[in-house]
Amino acid sequence: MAQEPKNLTILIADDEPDILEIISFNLEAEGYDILTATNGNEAIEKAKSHRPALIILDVMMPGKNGFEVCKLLRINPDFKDTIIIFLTALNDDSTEIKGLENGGDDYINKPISPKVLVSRVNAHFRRIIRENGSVLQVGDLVIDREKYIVTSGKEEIILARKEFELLALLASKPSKVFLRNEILSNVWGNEVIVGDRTIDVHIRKIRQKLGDDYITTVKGVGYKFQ
Amino acid sequence: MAQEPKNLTILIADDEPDILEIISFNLEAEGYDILTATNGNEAIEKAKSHRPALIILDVMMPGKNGFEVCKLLRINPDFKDTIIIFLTALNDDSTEIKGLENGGDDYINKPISPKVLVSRVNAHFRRIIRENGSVLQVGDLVIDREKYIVTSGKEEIILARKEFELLALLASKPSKVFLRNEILSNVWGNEVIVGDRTIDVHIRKIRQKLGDDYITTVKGVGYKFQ
DNA sequence: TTCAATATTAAAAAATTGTAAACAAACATA
DNA sequence: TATGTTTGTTTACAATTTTTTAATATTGAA
Repeated sequence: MAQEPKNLTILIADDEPDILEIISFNLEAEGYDILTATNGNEAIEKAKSHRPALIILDVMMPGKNGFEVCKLLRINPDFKDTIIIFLTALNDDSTEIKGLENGGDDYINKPISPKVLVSRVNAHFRRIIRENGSVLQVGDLVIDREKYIVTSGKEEIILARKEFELLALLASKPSKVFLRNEILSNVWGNEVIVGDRTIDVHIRKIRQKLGDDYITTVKGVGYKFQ
Repeated sequence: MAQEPKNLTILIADDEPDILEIISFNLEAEGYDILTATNGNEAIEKAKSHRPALIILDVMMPGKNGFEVCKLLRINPDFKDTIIIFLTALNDDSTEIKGLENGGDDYINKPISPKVLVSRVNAHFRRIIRENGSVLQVGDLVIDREKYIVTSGKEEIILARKEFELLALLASKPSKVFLRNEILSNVWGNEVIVGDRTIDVHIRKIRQKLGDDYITTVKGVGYKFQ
């Protein structure tokens, strides 16, 4: 059971300390980083400040209930990739349906087996890994994010770290236009401040190595791959 | 309950004809296209030939069981985005865990309320739409905000940023008349001050590229789409 | 018909990106 | 440690595209 750290954060919101503890314990043992909240407003706050990958929400909580928390978070596009699981003792179909219709990704009834909960959480993350596998293949380009290698046909192309990360970001969603802001926060991080032309220069270096056809400029907006 | 077609195909595999029928009926009423199979091998065949977006698998079936079907499909990267839901009367935790660990995205116990099943299926698709951003489709025009692409039929139309945003605004509520003020505050923002003719010029450029039929002038009021 | 509102056009202005070169920092090697 | 090499960033300017303005023509509702 002692697991390697996964570097994935889960926020658990429930007003019953016992539940909070048992779930925390089990998910921690699985290698997740855990945050907790005991009411709706605290959950929203911690969600915004820590950006967890998954949130487990009790439906009945003081202040804002789980459904309200979910709705408020879903309005913000920053949480569009966040998995939200409802957890509740309200064991009837119409509540479950309401939860799923309010933007929940899963709904689990109490009392719950910790093993099943862990298993469901794992399944959600497995899906994400499955969908964005570490090897990206677009046309004759193969981008291996684990090995940091890009090959075109049989030829291996050497990219420096920033070049690679920039390419990998753009290639992670082909055709999607990445705004300069998005590129900066993903490749450089939110604290780092770099000059205006830095992105352009890196784009140019990638184009020099791969050819001009892969990355398209959308003037005034950003760059896209393919 | 009578729904518009969603152009999403669901494959249902179960050896009990009654179950097959009740699930098919409910999902069809929701607007999904339904395929059925009564054993594991048939399920694999139909999955490969029709590429459904979601597969509901009974665990206990003649020939290959649901877990085996799932494992075989998951080997093939073509099915990495396919949602697989297990459905079974084997109502114990260890089977559920096994199902999720074998590549299932969800696990539902029989007997099941058709409404809950439909709701879970919808939730999976809603998540995909949420993550991939949705496209605006009006007549033969497709406006993809994320990709910054407008297509008319098969032809891609290149629009500059302001043109794109203006069109996207008008198309977001077809036949609503947008006042010049509304257009200014949405596309230009409230601080920016631009001359009176700026909007007209942009409208004209869009008309040049799309044709005169999409945007109508309502003299003295504003512009509307379609 | 009148006349303010809109269309159209061309040209100016502004914004954005491309590029080369210089520099600094990190890394590798002898 | 000294030296050379690679990587990352900045700067300055050119090239390009987008956006706005301004000037004139046309439209359509009162």
